[in-house]
Amino acid sequence: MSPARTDHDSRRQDVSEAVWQVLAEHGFGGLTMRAVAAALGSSTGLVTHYFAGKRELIAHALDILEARTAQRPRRAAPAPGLAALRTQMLNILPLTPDAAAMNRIWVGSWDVALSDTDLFAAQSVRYERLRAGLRTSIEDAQRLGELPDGESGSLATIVLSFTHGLVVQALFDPERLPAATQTQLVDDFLAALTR
Amino acid sequence: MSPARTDHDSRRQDVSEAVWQVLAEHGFGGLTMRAVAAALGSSTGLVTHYFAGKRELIAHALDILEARTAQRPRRAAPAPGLAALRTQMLNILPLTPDAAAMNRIWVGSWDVALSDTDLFAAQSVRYERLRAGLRTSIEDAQRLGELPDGESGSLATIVLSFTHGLVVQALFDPERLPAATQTQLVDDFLAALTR
DNA sequence: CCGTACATAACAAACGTTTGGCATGTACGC
DNA sequence: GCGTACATGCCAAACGTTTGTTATGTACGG
Repeated sequence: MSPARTDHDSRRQDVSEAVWQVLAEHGFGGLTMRAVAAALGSSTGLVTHYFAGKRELIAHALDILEARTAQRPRRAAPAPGLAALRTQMLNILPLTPDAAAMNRIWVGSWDVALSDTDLFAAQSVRYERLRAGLRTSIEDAQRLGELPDGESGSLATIVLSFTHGLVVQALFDPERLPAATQTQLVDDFLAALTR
Repeated sequence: MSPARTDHDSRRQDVSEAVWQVLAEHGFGGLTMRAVAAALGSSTGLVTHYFAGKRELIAHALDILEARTAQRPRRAAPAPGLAALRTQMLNILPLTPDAAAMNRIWVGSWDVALSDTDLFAAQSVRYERLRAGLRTSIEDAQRLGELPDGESGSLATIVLSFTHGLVVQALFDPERLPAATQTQLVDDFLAALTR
């Protein structure tokens, strides 16, 4: 039980970073052990030392994805309810280059997730969690009279649908949908819901 | 230029079918020459005989995607305006197994499209076309007083965002979002827009 | 014959994974 | 305090497999 001479978690984080870098540049189709090792400037042995195999590597990549989504430099919710919901939506959208990279990876993960049972289940759970977060704000807003009553679950699905769909469009047409335009569309969308 | 003993175009179509089958089952990450040959029950030699390489194969796969999207069994628009818009949205959603397979492939293509300049451009154009179609119905609806006035382009983006986001959620949680529920969500969404 | 249609099979490259080994640290009986 | 024991970090190399591609061979209609 001797402690490591190097910080295991820290090194593992470095590998994560390399994985992130490869994904941002070449997508899941270009994610290979060797590419990660090259991005890290190390051998493939190092990579397998921290992640048993490619499967674990991919799973971990999706974990990072979720963690970064949750821990991103987000604007604080100015107030509970509708304002918080708006903030949550803006926190998902590719409004900055970093956020764009993250979303690019997220969208790319769908191909592999749809073909792998385990990843598929994990992805479903992630969506569930996302929806639950939105739902809380929606119910707050309904209680405050900012949103009309109605099944909050359905509304959460609608809001998440709109947001994710906007993510995809923004990724494929960044010039037509810069940050300001995305924000405007969110406000238009929310205005339609409140009417 | 002697006529073949077998119909060239017909055989090529068979290969296309095999490509489709592989994509539906294993996604773009699982699209290989050998997988296509296996699905076709032939050798890889046959595949390369009709498609020079993997690149051509992928490009052709996206062509099929677009062709099938255009020629899919769609409901006729019951009336111009809002009803037509609703129909267009329903025609995109994975309401049937075939439509689900198509959307699954489409979503899967985004990973490769985001990493390839040519495919990226092609995808952008496709979105533009989709939006233009929605926009026509939206402007009709506005003229008929079924939708409030406003920039039809923005509205088209919002509608397409919602629709595509719903596609993704439905693919990852088909039990929670069966055809009837998807339709209901579309109606809820449209009701919010008309209010 | 000749060109098309395809199978067979080889090929190098790239892949994920495993292994052997060397270094370097801690742990502990002495 | 010191030497043995053992765990960890990591590399280099090799493994067997799968990949895309290409070469060669056979069958056959025109």
